[in-house]
Amino acid sequence: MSTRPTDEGLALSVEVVVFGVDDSDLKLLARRREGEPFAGRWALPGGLVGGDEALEGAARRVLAEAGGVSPAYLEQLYTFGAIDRDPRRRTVSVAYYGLVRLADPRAPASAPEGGAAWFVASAAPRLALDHDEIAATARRRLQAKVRYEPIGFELLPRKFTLSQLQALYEVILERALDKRNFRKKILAMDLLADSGKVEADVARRPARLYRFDERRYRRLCKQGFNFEV
Amino acid sequence: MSTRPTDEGLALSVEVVVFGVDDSDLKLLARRREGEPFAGRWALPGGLVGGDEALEGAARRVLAEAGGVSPAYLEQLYTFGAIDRDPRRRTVSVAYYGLVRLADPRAPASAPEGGAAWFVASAAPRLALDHDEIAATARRRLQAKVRYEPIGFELLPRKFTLSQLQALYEVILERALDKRNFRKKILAMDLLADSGKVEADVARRPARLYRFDERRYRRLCKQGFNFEV
DNA sequence: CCAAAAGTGTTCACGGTACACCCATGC
DNA sequence: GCATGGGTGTACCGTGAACACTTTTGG
Repeated sequence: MSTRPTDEGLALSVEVVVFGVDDSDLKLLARRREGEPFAGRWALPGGLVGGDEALEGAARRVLAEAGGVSPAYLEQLYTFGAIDRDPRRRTVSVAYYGLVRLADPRAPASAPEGGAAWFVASAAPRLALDHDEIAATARRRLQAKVRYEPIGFELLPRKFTLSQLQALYEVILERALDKRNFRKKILAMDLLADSGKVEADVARRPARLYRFDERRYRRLCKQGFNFEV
Repeated sequence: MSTRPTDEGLALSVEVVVFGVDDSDLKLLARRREGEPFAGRWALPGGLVGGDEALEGAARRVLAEAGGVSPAYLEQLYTFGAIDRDPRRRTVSVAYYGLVRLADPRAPASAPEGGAAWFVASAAPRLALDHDEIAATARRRLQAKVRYEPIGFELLPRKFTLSQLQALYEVILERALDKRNFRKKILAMDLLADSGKVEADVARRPARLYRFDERRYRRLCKQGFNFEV
């Protein structure tokens, strides 16, 4: 059936789509390619998988190399294996997507090193190879998953306001949400713990800061609770 | 970072979980392993990916080899790459899952050739390597996906009764559904075309036979319709 | 006429949605 | 005192869930 066996010239790599939210924009991380083909073009962080390296480990490694990024959430996305997706050599790529907190205590990683940069997701440059397709797949997945798993919190600071949370969902889902209904729904889930604190340094009434209570979430899940926004 | 490069000893394979529904049971296809390790043990159909072979193509090929199965639906599931999942050699497996129509015109493929056999999913033998984990992942995916995509129809004959459809969902979702509510909901979606025919050779009132109208489904999708059961 | 499954409506509870104003704060 | 977003409640509607009997057919 197959003429070439697996090993002859087949390479296995990982590519990672990292998202961050910058209060009003969904951003993604890209870096300039060093090697051929397409050296100098923007592409997703990625690289070959070591023979004794776990897949997710490889994903974390390439992120550490690309801008010192350490995602709060990381999940396997899809495996891209079209025969001619890399012109040089048959390459199968296991893609991951990850979420990072961009806005934490006034942005330490907002200027990543190593030739990497954040782009507004809807205005990013064209990426090399099939990386635009990978990024689009990741975006669809994020959009779907954020609605039924509480992963959105991984994009916010540990303490956040309900308005930040709403803005996050609006950015990801690409539609406006009703403020009262949103707050009612989120608070009714009983997943947020009031931190007792409020925003500082704002020229208006400061908002309450909440934390996502993961223990409570897990407990509710065991009782059949389903997150949904 | 990684010590061994990709090629040294890293193998890429596909494994396929094939489901069928036999009126009252969810079944899955397994075959006896020929090669070491675990020769003779039950395992999922699978095999190495050829250097010039598409991933999905490889999945279809191994199914053709394992019992001449040709799935009506086939989708990539997940990529399993734990370092020691195969004791002989580092192997990364791209898993697919597929759906076949078992009950078509009195079962042509119900006795698959090539050392393969159908097992009731909940009573299957232990599978070699991490194939039980792969099968469980596929089952969860099927259970989730069948609720928001009309893929269940790929498990039924082209023409089917509403009772067959309901039994299908009951088997996959592992819970009973209310007959009137089920029929109301399905028919309200306006996705089924009445074939004008009825069951034959049944010792009771024969039921209407419906077809899934895929054209109509696609049209509705463009208008924002979301399938859901 | 009996067995077996097909087919059919109504009621109720709940959750989603639409919608507008006062409040607290910093400047 | 003004600008800015924070914070709050109610009414309506549509969908999901519960629930039982008559009809049609073959044997």
